[in-house]
Amino acid sequence: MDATPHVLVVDDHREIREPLARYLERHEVRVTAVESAAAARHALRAAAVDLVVLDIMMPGEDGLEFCRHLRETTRIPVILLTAMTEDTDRIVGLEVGADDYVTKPFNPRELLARIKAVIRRAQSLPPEREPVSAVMWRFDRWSLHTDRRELVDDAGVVTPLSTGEFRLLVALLERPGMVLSRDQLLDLTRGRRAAPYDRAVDNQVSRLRRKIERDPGNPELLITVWGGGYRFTGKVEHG
Amino acid sequence: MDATPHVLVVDDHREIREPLARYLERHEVRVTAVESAAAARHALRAAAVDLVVLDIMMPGEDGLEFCRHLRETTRIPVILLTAMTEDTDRIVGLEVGADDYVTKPFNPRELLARIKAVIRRAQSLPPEREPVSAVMWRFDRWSLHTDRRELVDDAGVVTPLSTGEFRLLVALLERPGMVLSRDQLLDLTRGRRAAPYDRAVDNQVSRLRRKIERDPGNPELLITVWGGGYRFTGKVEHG
DNA sequence: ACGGTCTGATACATCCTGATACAATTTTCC
DNA sequence: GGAAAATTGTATCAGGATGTATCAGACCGT
Repeated sequence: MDATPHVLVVDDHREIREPLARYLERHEVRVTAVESAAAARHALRAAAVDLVVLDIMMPGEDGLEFCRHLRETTRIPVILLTAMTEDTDRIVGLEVGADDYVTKPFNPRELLARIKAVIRRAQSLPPEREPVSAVMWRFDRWSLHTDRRELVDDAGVVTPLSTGEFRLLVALLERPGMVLSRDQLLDLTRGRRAAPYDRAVDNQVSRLRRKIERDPGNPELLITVWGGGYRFTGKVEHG
Repeated sequence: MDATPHVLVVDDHREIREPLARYLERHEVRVTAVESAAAARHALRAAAVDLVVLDIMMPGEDGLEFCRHLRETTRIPVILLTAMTEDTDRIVGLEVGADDYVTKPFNPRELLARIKAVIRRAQSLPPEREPVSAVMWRFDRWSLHTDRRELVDDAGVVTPLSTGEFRLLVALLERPGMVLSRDQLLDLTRGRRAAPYDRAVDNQVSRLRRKIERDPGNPELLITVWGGGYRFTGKVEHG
Protein backbone atom coordinates (compact mmCIF):
# COMPACT_ATOMS: atom_id res chain seq x y z
CA MET A 1 0.00 0.00 0.00
CA ASP A 2 1.41 3.36 -0.97
CA ALA A 3 -0.08 5.22 1.94
CA THR A 4 -2.86 4.39 4.37
CA PRO A 5 -5.07 1.46 3.52
CA HIS A 6 -8.66 2.05 2.51
CA VAL A 7 -11.07 -0.33 4.21
CA LEU A 8 -14.70 -0.87 3.30
CA VAL A 9 -16.81 -1.85 6.30
CA VAL A 10 -20.09 -3.61 5.48
CA ASP A 11 -22.43 -4.15 8.40
CA ASP A 12 -26.13 -3.46 8.73
CA HIS A 13 -25.88 -2.59 12.43
CA ARG A 14 -25.08 1.06 12.77
CA GLU A 15 -24.05 0.61 16.40
CA ILE A 16 -21.27 -1.65 15.21
CA ARG A 17 -20.41 -0.04 11.91
CA GLU A 18 -19.98 3.54 13.00
CA PRO A 19 -17.89 3.12 16.13
CA LEU A 20 -15.70 0.71 14.22
CA ALA A 21 -15.29 3.21 11.42
CA ARG A 22 -14.30 5.89 13.89
CA TYR A 23 -11.86 3.61 15.62
CA LEU A 24 -10.15 2.67 12.38
CA GLU A 25 -10.06 6.29 11.23
CA ARG A 26 -8.14 7.14 14.36
CA HIS A 27 -5.56 4.53 13.47
CA GLU A 28 -4.35 5.51 10.05
CA VAL A 29 -7.02 3.71 8.10
CA ARG A 30 -9.25 5.38 5.56
CA VAL A 31 -12.74 4.01 5.98
CA THR A 32 -15.89 3.81 3.94
CA ALA A 33 -18.78 2.32 5.92
CA VAL A 34 -21.98 1.03 4.35
CA GLU A 35 -24.89 -1.01 5.61
CA SER A 36 -25.67 -3.42 2.80
CA ALA A 37 -24.09 -5.49 0.11
CA ALA A 38 -25.80 -3.34 -2.50
CA ALA A 39 -24.23 -0.21 -1.06
CA ALA A 40 -20.89 -1.99 -0.91
CA ARG A 41 -21.03 -2.69 -4.62
CA HIS A 42 -21.50 0.97 -5.30
CA ALA A 43 -18.71 1.97 -2.99
CA LEU A 44 -16.34 -0.42 -4.69
CA ARG A 45 -16.95 1.28 -7.99
CA ALA A 46 -16.29 4.74 -6.64
CA ALA A 47 -13.24 4.17 -4.48
CA ALA A 48 -10.00 2.22 -4.41
CA VAL A 49 -10.70 -0.24 -1.62
CA ASP A 50 -7.84 -2.34 -0.27
CA LEU A 51 -9.81 -4.61 2.04
CA VAL A 52 -13.40 -5.40 2.92
CA VAL A 53 -14.65 -6.10 6.45
CA LEU A 54 -17.92 -7.91 5.94
CA ASP A 55 -20.68 -8.89 8.30
CA ILE A 56 -21.81 -12.38 7.46
CA MET A 57 -25.39 -11.90 8.63
CA MET A 58 -27.27 -9.22 6.78
CA PRO A 59 -30.79 -8.81 5.44
CA GLY A 60 -31.10 -8.80 1.69
CA GLU A 61 -28.11 -10.18 -0.09
CA ASP A 62 -26.24 -12.44 2.24
CA GLY A 63 -22.71 -11.66 3.40
CA LEU A 64 -21.39 -14.97 2.23
CA GLU A 65 -23.00 -14.50 -1.12
CA PHE A 66 -21.39 -11.11 -1.46
CA CYS A 67 -18.06 -12.49 -0.37
CA ARG A 68 -18.23 -15.12 -3.07
CA HIS A 69 -19.06 -12.43 -5.57
CA LEU A 70 -16.06 -10.42 -4.45
CA ARG A 71 -13.81 -13.38 -4.96
CA GLU A 72 -15.12 -14.02 -8.40
CA THR A 73 -14.72 -10.51 -9.66
CA THR A 74 -11.82 -9.02 -7.69
CA ARG A 75 -8.80 -9.88 -5.61
CA ILE A 76 -9.67 -7.60 -2.71
CA PRO A 77 -9.01 -9.32 0.62
CA VAL A 78 -12.01 -9.95 2.87
CA ILE A 79 -12.31 -10.29 6.63
CA LEU A 80 -15.62 -11.70 7.82
CA LEU A 81 -17.45 -10.68 10.93
CA THR A 82 -19.44 -13.54 12.33
CA ALA A 83 -21.84 -13.51 15.24
CA MET A 84 -21.61 -17.17 16.02
CA THR A 85 -18.62 -19.04 17.24
CA GLU A 86 -19.54 -22.33 15.75
CA ASP A 87 -16.93 -23.99 13.66
CA THR A 88 -19.32 -24.56 10.80
CA ASP A 89 -19.54 -20.86 10.19
CA ARG A 90 -15.84 -20.37 10.30
CA ILE A 91 -15.28 -23.12 7.86
CA VAL A 92 -17.95 -21.91 5.46
CA GLY A 93 -16.48 -18.44 5.61
CA LEU A 94 -13.04 -19.54 4.69
CA GLU A 95 -14.38 -21.83 2.00
CA VAL A 96 -16.06 -18.86 0.41
CA GLY A 97 -12.63 -17.35 0.11
CA ALA A 98 -12.36 -14.99 3.04
CA ASP A 99 -8.83 -14.20 4.19
CA ASP A 100 -9.70 -14.12 7.86
CA TYR A 101 -12.63 -13.86 10.21
CA VAL A 102 -13.41 -12.25 13.57
CA THR A 103 -16.20 -13.31 15.87
CA LYS A 104 -18.57 -10.81 17.43
CA PRO A 105 -18.26 -9.26 19.89
CA PHE A 106 -14.79 -8.36 18.77
CA ASN A 107 -12.04 -6.19 20.10
CA PRO A 108 -11.38 -3.37 17.62
CA ARG A 109 -7.66 -3.60 18.35
CA GLU A 110 -7.68 -7.20 17.32
CA LEU A 111 -9.59 -6.45 14.15
CA LEU A 112 -7.17 -3.67 13.31
CA ALA A 113 -4.25 -6.02 13.82
CA ARG A 114 -5.81 -8.55 11.50
CA ILE A 115 -6.56 -5.93 8.90
CA LYS A 116 -2.94 -4.87 8.88
CA ALA A 117 -1.79 -8.47 8.75
CA VAL A 118 -4.03 -9.36 5.84
CA ILE A 119 -3.04 -6.30 3.89
CA ARG A 120 0.63 -6.94 4.52
CA ARG A 121 0.16 -10.47 3.31
CA ALA A 122 -1.81 -9.44 0.23
CA GLN A 123 0.89 -6.95 -0.65
CA SER A 124 3.66 -9.53 -0.75
CA LEU A 125 1.62 -11.67 -3.07
CA PRO A 126 2.34 -12.41 -6.70
CA PRO A 127 1.11 -9.60 -8.91
CA GLU A 128 -1.59 -11.39 -10.84
CA ARG A 129 -3.27 -9.42 -13.56
CA GLU A 130 -6.64 -7.85 -12.93
CA PRO A 131 -9.39 -10.33 -13.68
CA VAL A 132 -12.10 -7.79 -14.41
CA SER A 133 -10.51 -4.92 -16.26
CA ALA A 134 -10.91 -4.80 -19.97
CA VAL A 135 -7.97 -5.38 -22.22
CA MET A 136 -8.58 -2.35 -24.35
CA TRP A 137 -10.38 0.97 -24.19
CA ARG A 138 -11.30 3.16 -27.13
CA PHE A 139 -12.04 6.87 -27.04
CA ASP A 140 -11.58 9.73 -29.42
CA ARG A 141 -8.79 8.69 -31.74
CA TRP A 142 -7.08 6.52 -29.14
CA SER A 143 -6.88 2.90 -28.10
CA LEU A 144 -5.57 2.24 -24.63
CA HIS A 145 -3.97 -1.16 -24.17
CA THR A 146 -4.15 -1.86 -20.48
CA ASP A 147 -1.72 -4.73 -20.61
CA ARG A 148 1.06 -2.60 -22.07
CA ARG A 149 -0.10 0.69 -20.61
CA GLU A 150 0.20 2.23 -24.03
CA LEU A 151 -1.89 4.59 -26.04
CA VAL A 152 -2.12 3.93 -29.74
CA ASP A 153 -3.70 6.42 -32.10
CA ASP A 154 -5.51 5.78 -35.37
CA ALA A 155 -2.28 5.83 -37.31
CA GLY A 156 -0.70 3.28 -35.00
CA VAL A 157 1.63 5.71 -33.29
CA VAL A 158 2.38 4.63 -29.74
CA THR A 159 2.41 7.01 -26.79
CA PRO A 160 3.68 5.47 -23.56
CA LEU A 161 2.02 6.41 -20.29
CA SER A 162 3.58 6.57 -16.86
CA THR A 163 1.98 4.65 -14.02
CA GLY A 164 0.27 7.73 -12.68
CA GLU A 165 -1.01 8.85 -16.03
CA PHE A 166 -2.28 5.38 -16.75
CA ARG A 167 -4.14 5.07 -13.47
CA LEU A 168 -5.67 8.48 -13.84
CA LEU A 169 -6.83 7.71 -17.35
CA VAL A 170 -8.34 4.37 -16.36
CA ALA A 171 -10.09 5.92 -13.37
CA LEU A 172 -11.65 8.45 -15.73
CA LEU A 173 -12.51 5.97 -18.48
CA GLU A 174 -14.29 3.76 -15.99
CA ARG A 175 -16.51 6.69 -14.99
CA PRO A 176 -17.24 8.67 -18.13
CA GLY A 177 -19.31 11.77 -17.63
CA MET A 178 -18.97 11.66 -13.87
CA VAL A 179 -17.43 14.60 -12.07
CA LEU A 180 -14.59 13.32 -9.92
CA SER A 181 -13.16 15.46 -7.16
CA ARG A 182 -9.45 15.73 -6.59
CA ASP A 183 -9.94 13.72 -3.45
CA GLN A 184 -11.64 10.88 -5.29
CA LEU A 185 -9.04 10.88 -8.01
CA LEU A 186 -6.23 10.81 -5.51
CA ASP A 187 -7.90 7.89 -3.80
CA LEU A 188 -8.38 6.06 -7.07
CA THR A 189 -4.91 6.68 -8.44
CA ARG A 190 -2.66 6.84 -5.41
CA GLY A 191 -4.76 5.39 -2.62
CA ARG A 192 -4.27 8.35 -0.39
CA ARG A 193 -6.23 11.30 0.83
CA ALA A 194 -5.68 14.86 -0.37
CA ALA A 195 -3.67 17.13 1.86
CA PRO A 196 -4.68 20.79 2.04
CA TYR A 197 -3.43 22.60 -1.05
CA ASP A 198 -2.63 19.28 -2.67
CA ARG A 199 -2.03 19.95 -6.34
CA ALA A 200 -0.77 16.55 -7.31
CA VAL A 201 -3.92 15.73 -9.26
CA ASP A 202 -3.92 19.02 -11.15
CA ASN A 203 -0.43 18.25 -12.19
CA GLN A 204 -1.15 14.75 -13.33
CA VAL A 205 -4.18 15.99 -15.26
CA SER A 206 -1.99 18.53 -16.95
CA ARG A 207 0.50 15.87 -17.94
CA LEU A 208 -2.16 13.52 -19.21
CA ARG A 209 -3.74 16.26 -21.27
CA ARG A 210 -0.48 16.91 -23.01
CA LYS A 211 -0.60 13.33 -24.22
CA ILE A 212 -4.25 12.76 -25.13
CA GLU A 213 -5.65 16.13 -26.12
CA ARG A 214 -5.31 17.57 -29.61
CA ASP A 215 -4.91 21.01 -28.08
CA PRO A 216 -3.96 20.70 -24.40
CA GLY A 217 -4.75 24.36 -23.97
CA ASN A 218 -8.38 23.73 -24.96
CA PRO A 219 -9.13 20.27 -23.64
CA GLU A 220 -12.06 18.41 -25.18
CA LEU A 221 -11.80 15.08 -23.38
CA LEU A 222 -10.61 15.79 -19.87
CA ILE A 223 -12.71 18.72 -18.78
CA THR A 224 -12.28 20.93 -15.72
CA VAL A 225 -15.34 21.47 -13.55
CA TRP A 226 -14.59 24.65 -11.72
CA GLY A 227 -14.78 24.10 -7.99
CA GLY A 228 -15.69 20.46 -8.54
CA GLY A 229 -12.90 18.46 -10.10
CA TYR A 230 -12.53 16.86 -13.49
CA ARG A 231 -14.63 14.77 -15.78
CA PHE A 232 -14.09 12.75 -18.88
CA THR A 233 -16.36 13.53 -21.80
CA GLY A 234 -16.60 11.73 -25.06
CA LYS A 235 -17.71 8.29 -26.02
CA VAL A 236 -15.83 5.47 -24.34
CA GLU A 237 -15.89 1.87 -25.50
CA HIS A 238 -14.09 -1.05 -24.10
CA GLY A 239 -13.73 -4.71 -24.84
CA MET B 1 -22.44 17.87 -2.69
CA ASP B 2 -20.76 21.21 -3.07
CA ALA B 3 -22.23 22.63 0.07
CA THR B 4 -25.15 21.60 2.27
CA PRO B 5 -27.51 18.90 1.07
CA HIS B 6 -31.02 19.82 -0.03
CA VAL B 7 -33.70 17.50 1.33
CA LEU B 8 -37.32 17.35 0.21
CA VAL B 9 -39.66 16.29 3.01
CA VAL B 10 -43.02 14.89 1.89
CA ASP B 11 -45.57 14.30 4.64
CA ASP B 12 -49.21 15.24 4.89
CA HIS B 13 -49.09 15.78 8.65
CA ARG B 14 -48.04 19.28 9.42
CA GLU B 15 -47.22 18.42 13.02
CA ILE B 16 -44.57 16.04 11.70
CA ARG B 17 -43.44 17.89 8.62
CA GLU B 18 -42.76 21.29 10.06
CA PRO B 19 -40.85 20.40 13.22
CA LEU B 20 -38.77 17.99 11.17
CA ALA B 21 -38.01 20.69 8.65
CA ARG B 22 -36.94 23.06 11.39
CA TYR B 23 -34.78 20.43 13.02
CA LEU B 24 -33.00 19.63 9.78
CA GLU B 25 -32.56 23.31 8.99
CA ARG B 26 -30.75 23.74 12.27
CA HIS B 27 -28.32 21.02 11.25
CA GLU B 28 -26.85 22.19 8.00
CA VAL B 29 -29.56 20.81 5.76
CA ARG B 30 -31.52 22.88 3.29
CA VAL B 31 -35.12 21.76 3.43
CA THR B 32 -38.16 22.01 1.23
CA ALA B 33 -41.27 20.62 2.94
CA VAL B 34 -44.46 19.76 1.08
CA GLU B 35 -47.65 17.92 2.00
CA SER B 36 -48.41 15.80 -1.04
CA ALA B 37 -46.88 13.84 -3.84
CA ALA B 38 -48.23 16.37 -6.32
CA ALA B 39 -46.51 19.20 -4.50
CA ALA B 40 -43.36 17.10 -4.36
CA ARG B 41 -43.34 16.69 -8.13
CA HIS B 42 -43.57 20.40 -8.45
CA ALA B 43 -40.77 21.02 -5.98
CA LEU B 44 -38.50 18.57 -7.76
CA ARG B 45 -38.79 20.57 -10.92
CA ALA B 46 -37.95 23.82 -9.20
CA ALA B 47 -35.04 22.79 -7.02
CA ALA B 48 -31.91 20.68 -7.00
CA VAL B 49 -32.99 18.08 -4.48
CA ASP B 50 -30.37 15.68 -3.18
CA LEU B 51 -32.66 13.37 -1.21
CA VAL B 52 -36.36 12.81 -0.55
CA VAL B 53 -37.83 11.89 2.84
CA LEU B 54 -41.19 10.40 2.02
CA ASP B 55 -44.15 9.41 4.17
CA ILE B 56 -45.47 6.11 2.98
CA MET B 57 -49.07 6.74 4.05
CA MET B 58 -50.63 9.72 2.36
CA PRO B 59 -54.01 10.54 0.95
CA GLY B 60 -54.16 10.90 -2.80
CA GLU B 61 -51.20 9.43 -4.59
CA ASP B 62 -49.62 6.84 -2.40
CA GLY B 63 -46.12 7.24 -1.06
CA LEU B 64 -44.97 3.94 -2.48
CA GLU B 65 -46.37 4.85 -5.84
CA PHE B 66 -44.51 8.12 -5.79
CA CYS B 67 -41.35 6.39 -4.68
CA ARG B 68 -41.57 4.05 -7.63
CA HIS B 69 -42.07 7.00 -9.91
CA LEU B 70 -39.00 8.68 -8.47
CA ARG B 71 -36.93 5.61 -9.15
CA GLU B 72 -38.11 5.38 -12.69
CA THR B 73 -37.43 8.95 -13.60
CA THR B 74 -34.52 10.02 -11.39
CA ARG B 75 -31.70 8.73 -9.30
CA ILE B 76 -32.52 10.80 -6.24
CA PRO B 77 -32.16 8.75 -3.05
CA VAL B 78 -35.30 8.16 -0.97
CA ILE B 79 -35.81 7.51 2.72
CA LEU B 80 -39.27 6.26 3.64
CA LEU B 81 -41.19 7.14 6.77
CA THR B 82 -43.41 4.30 7.82
CA ALA B 83 -45.96 4.26 10.59
CA MET B 84 -46.03 0.55 11.08
CA THR B 85 -43.24 -1.62 12.26
CA GLU B 86 -44.35 -4.68 10.41
CA ASP B 87 -41.78 -6.34 8.29
CA THR B 88 -44.01 -6.42 5.26
CA ASP B 89 -43.95 -2.69 5.11
CA ARG B 90 -40.22 -2.49 5.42
CA ILE B 91 -39.68 -5.02 2.76
CA VAL B 92 -42.12 -3.47 0.35
CA GLY B 93 -40.45 -0.14 0.86
CA LEU B 94 -37.04 -1.41 -0.02
CA GLU B 95 -38.41 -3.36 -2.96
CA VAL B 96 -39.81 -0.16 -4.35
CA GLY B 97 -36.25 1.08 -4.41
CA ALA B 98 -35.98 3.17 -1.28
CA ASP B 99 -32.47 3.60 0.11
CA ASP B 100 -33.52 3.40 3.73
CA TYR B 101 -36.54 3.67 5.96
CA VAL B 102 -37.38 5.00 9.40
CA THR B 103 -40.36 3.95 11.49
CA LYS B 104 -42.62 6.47 13.16
CA PRO B 105 -42.35 7.75 15.75
CA PHE B 106 -38.77 8.49 14.86
CA ASN B 107 -35.92 10.27 16.52
CA PRO B 108 -34.94 13.25 14.36
CA ARG B 109 -31.30 12.66 15.21
CA GLU B 110 -31.52 9.20 13.83
CA LEU B 111 -33.20 10.39 10.67
CA LEU B 112 -30.53 13.04 10.22
CA ALA B 113 -27.81 10.43 10.62
CA ARG B 114 -29.44 8.28 7.97
CA ILE B 115 -29.87 11.20 5.62
CA LYS B 116 -26.18 11.98 5.88
CA ALA B 117 -25.25 8.35 5.42
CA VAL B 118 -27.40 7.92 2.32
CA ILE B 119 -26.13 11.12 0.77
CA ARG B 120 -22.53 10.25 1.46
CA ARG B 121 -23.10 6.95 -0.24
CA ALA B 122 -24.95 8.41 -3.20
CA GLN B 123 -22.20 10.94 -3.71
CA SER B 124 -19.54 8.38 -4.35
CA LEU B 125 -21.81 6.76 -6.83
CA PRO B 126 -22.44 5.82 -10.33
CA PRO B 127 -20.92 6.61 -13.64
CA GLU B 128 -24.31 6.86 -15.26
CA ARG B 129 -25.12 10.16 -16.77
CA GLU B 130 -28.08 12.35 -16.10
CA PRO B 131 -31.18 10.80 -17.61
CA VAL B 132 -32.69 14.12 -18.62
CA SER B 133 -29.85 16.14 -20.03
CA ALA B 134 -29.96 16.51 -23.75
CA VAL B 135 -26.91 16.67 -25.90
CA MET B 136 -27.85 19.95 -27.46
CA TRP B 137 -30.17 22.87 -26.79
CA ARG B 138 -31.35 25.40 -29.33
CA PHE B 139 -32.74 28.84 -28.63
CA ASP B 140 -32.70 32.14 -30.44
CA ARG B 141 -29.69 32.02 -32.72
CA TRP B 142 -27.74 29.71 -30.42
CA SER B 143 -26.93 26.06 -30.05
CA LEU B 144 -25.65 24.96 -26.67
CA HIS B 145 -23.47 21.86 -26.72
CA THR B 146 -23.69 20.47 -23.24
CA ASP B 147 -20.78 18.11 -23.66
CA ARG B 148 -18.35 20.89 -24.46
CA ARG B 149 -20.08 23.66 -22.57
CA GLU B 150 -19.97 25.77 -25.70
CA LEU B 151 -22.39 28.09 -27.38
CA VAL B 152 -22.37 28.12 -31.17
CA ASP B 153 -24.28 30.71 -33.14
CA ASP B 154 -25.85 30.43 -36.59
CA ALA B 155 -22.63 31.39 -38.25
CA GLY B 156 -20.70 28.73 -36.35
CA VAL B 157 -18.88 31.14 -34.08
CA VAL B 158 -18.06 29.51 -30.75
CA THR B 159 -18.54 31.24 -27.40
CA PRO B 160 -17.14 29.32 -24.45
CA LEU B 161 -19.04 29.38 -21.16
CA SER B 162 -17.62 29.14 -17.67
CA THR B 163 -18.93 26.46 -15.32
CA GLY B 164 -21.16 28.94 -13.54
CA GLU B 165 -22.54 30.47 -16.71
CA PHE B 166 -23.17 27.03 -18.14
CA ARG B 167 -25.04 25.81 -15.09
CA LEU B 168 -27.13 28.94 -14.95
CA LEU B 169 -28.06 28.66 -18.60
CA VAL B 170 -28.99 24.99 -18.31
CA ALA B 171 -31.08 25.66 -15.21
CA LEU B 172 -32.97 28.29 -17.20
CA LEU B 173 -33.31 26.26 -20.37
CA GLU B 174 -34.75 23.36 -18.44
CA ARG B 175 -37.48 25.63 -17.08
CA PRO B 176 -38.40 28.00 -19.89
CA GLY B 177 -40.91 30.66 -18.98
CA MET B 178 -40.73 29.82 -15.30
CA VAL B 179 -39.80 32.58 -12.88
CA LEU B 180 -36.86 31.45 -10.79
CA SER B 181 -35.89 33.28 -7.64
CA ARG B 182 -32.29 34.03 -6.80
CA ASP B 183 -32.54 31.45 -4.09
CA GLN B 184 -33.72 28.78 -6.50
CA LEU B 185 -31.06 29.66 -9.02
CA LEU B 186 -28.35 29.55 -6.41
CA ASP B 187 -29.64 26.17 -5.34
CA LEU B 188 -29.70 24.90 -8.89
CA THR B 189 -26.33 26.25 -9.91
CA ARG B 190 -24.24 26.14 -6.78
CA GLY B 191 -26.19 23.94 -4.40
CA ARG B 192 -26.21 26.50 -1.69
CA ARG B 193 -28.58 28.91 -0.07
CA ALA B 194 -28.57 32.66 -0.60
CA ALA B 195 -27.01 34.77 2.10
CA PRO B 196 -28.64 38.12 2.92
CA TYR B 197 -27.72 40.64 0.25
CA ASP B 198 -26.32 37.86 -1.89
CA ARG B 199 -25.75 39.27 -5.36
CA ALA B 200 -23.89 36.36 -6.81
CA VAL B 201 -26.80 35.41 -9.07
CA ASP B 202 -27.31 38.94 -10.35
CA ASN B 203 -23.73 38.99 -11.30
CA GLN B 204 -23.78 35.68 -13.05
CA VAL B 205 -26.92 36.73 -14.92
CA SER B 206 -25.17 39.88 -16.00
CA ARG B 207 -22.22 37.89 -17.28
CA LEU B 208 -24.40 35.41 -19.12
CA ARG B 209 -26.37 38.19 -20.75
CA ARG B 210 -23.20 39.68 -22.13
CA LYS B 211 -22.65 36.41 -23.94
CA ILE B 212 -26.14 35.46 -25.18
CA GLU B 213 -28.08 38.69 -25.64
CA ARG B 214 -27.87 40.79 -28.79
CA ASP B 215 -28.12 43.91 -26.64
CA PRO B 216 -27.23 43.06 -23.02
CA GLY B 217 -28.66 46.42 -22.00
CA ASN B 218 -32.10 45.39 -23.31
CA PRO B 219 -32.29 41.68 -22.68
CA GLU B 220 -34.78 39.68 -24.73
CA LEU B 221 -34.02 36.15 -23.54
CA LEU B 222 -33.05 36.36 -19.91
CA ILE B 223 -35.67 38.64 -18.42
CA THR B 224 -35.70 40.26 -15.00
CA VAL B 225 -38.86 39.79 -12.96
CA TRP B 226 -38.82 42.66 -10.57
CA GLY B 227 -38.98 41.42 -7.01
CA GLY B 228 -39.20 37.84 -8.23
CA GLY B 229 -36.06 36.74 -9.96
CA TYR B 230 -35.34 35.88 -13.56
CA ARG B 231 -36.96 33.90 -16.28
CA PHE B 232 -36.01 32.64 -19.68
CA THR B 233 -38.30 33.57 -22.54
CA GLY B 234 -38.11 32.43 -26.08
CA LYS B 235 -38.58 29.09 -27.72
CA VAL B 236 -36.31 26.35 -26.47
CA GLU B 237 -35.72 23.08 -28.29
CA HIS B 238 -33.51 20.27 -27.32
CA GLY B 239 -32.51 16.93 -28.69
C1' DA C 1 -43.31 63.42 -6.94
C1' DC C 2 -40.93 60.82 -3.02
C1' DG C 3 -38.59 57.52 -0.38
C1' DG C 4 -37.55 52.87 0.10
C1' DT C 5 -36.40 48.72 -2.29
C1' DC C 6 -34.52 46.22 -6.05
C1' DT C 7 -31.47 45.75 -10.02
C1' DG C 8 -27.39 46.65 -13.43
C1' DA C 9 -22.87 47.81 -13.88
C1' DT C 10 -18.34 48.37 -12.44
C1' DA C 11 -14.41 47.60 -9.67
C1' DC C 12 -12.01 44.83 -6.83
C1' DA C 13 -10.78 40.91 -3.54
C1' DT C 14 -10.61 36.09 -3.23
C1' DC C 15 -10.48 31.58 -4.73
C1' DC C 16 -9.37 28.16 -8.17
C1' DT C 17 -6.79 26.37 -12.03
C1' DG C 18 -2.86 25.89 -15.60
C1' DA C 19 1.77 26.11 -16.37
C1' DT C 20 6.41 26.05 -15.23
C1' DA C 21 10.40 25.09 -12.60
C1' DC C 22 12.54 22.51 -9.43
C1' DA C 23 12.99 19.11 -5.52
C1' DA C 24 12.02 14.53 -3.91
C1' DT C 25 11.23 10.00 -4.95
C1' DT C 26 11.15 5.87 -7.56
C1' DT C 27 12.70 3.08 -11.27
C1' DT C 28 16.06 1.58 -14.58
C1' DC C 29 20.31 0.18 -15.94
C1' DC C 30 25.07 -0.79 -15.20
C1' DG D 1 25.10 -1.45 -4.89
C1' DG D 2 24.96 2.95 -7.05
C1' DA D 3 24.47 6.39 -10.68
C1' DA D 4 21.43 8.09 -14.22
C1' DA D 5 16.88 8.61 -15.89
C1' DA D 6 12.16 8.87 -15.32
C1' DT D 7 8.38 9.85 -12.57
C1' DT D 8 5.98 12.28 -9.16
C1' DG D 9 5.18 16.00 -5.64
C1' DT D 10 5.76 20.89 -4.16
C1' DA D 11 6.30 25.77 -4.78
C1' DT D 12 5.27 29.68 -7.30
C1' DC D 13 3.30 32.77 -10.46
C1' DA D 14 -0.16 34.29 -13.76
C1' DG D 15 -4.66 34.28 -15.45
C1' DG D 16 -9.46 33.16 -15.09
C1' DA D 17 -13.78 32.60 -12.47
C1' DT D 18 -16.57 33.85 -8.84
C1' DG D 19 -18.26 36.58 -4.92
C1' DT D 20 -18.62 41.15 -2.54
C1' DA D 21 -18.92 46.11 -2.27
C1' DT D 22 -20.52 50.20 -4.11
C1' DC D 23 -23.04 53.48 -6.65
C1' DA D 24 -26.38 54.96 -9.87
C1' DG D 25 -30.63 54.27 -11.83
C1' DA D 26 -35.18 51.67 -12.29
C1' DC D 27 -39.36 50.21 -10.10
C1' DC D 28 -43.10 50.32 -6.69
C1' DG D 29 -46.56 51.95 -3.46
C1' DT D 30 -48.04 55.96 -1.38
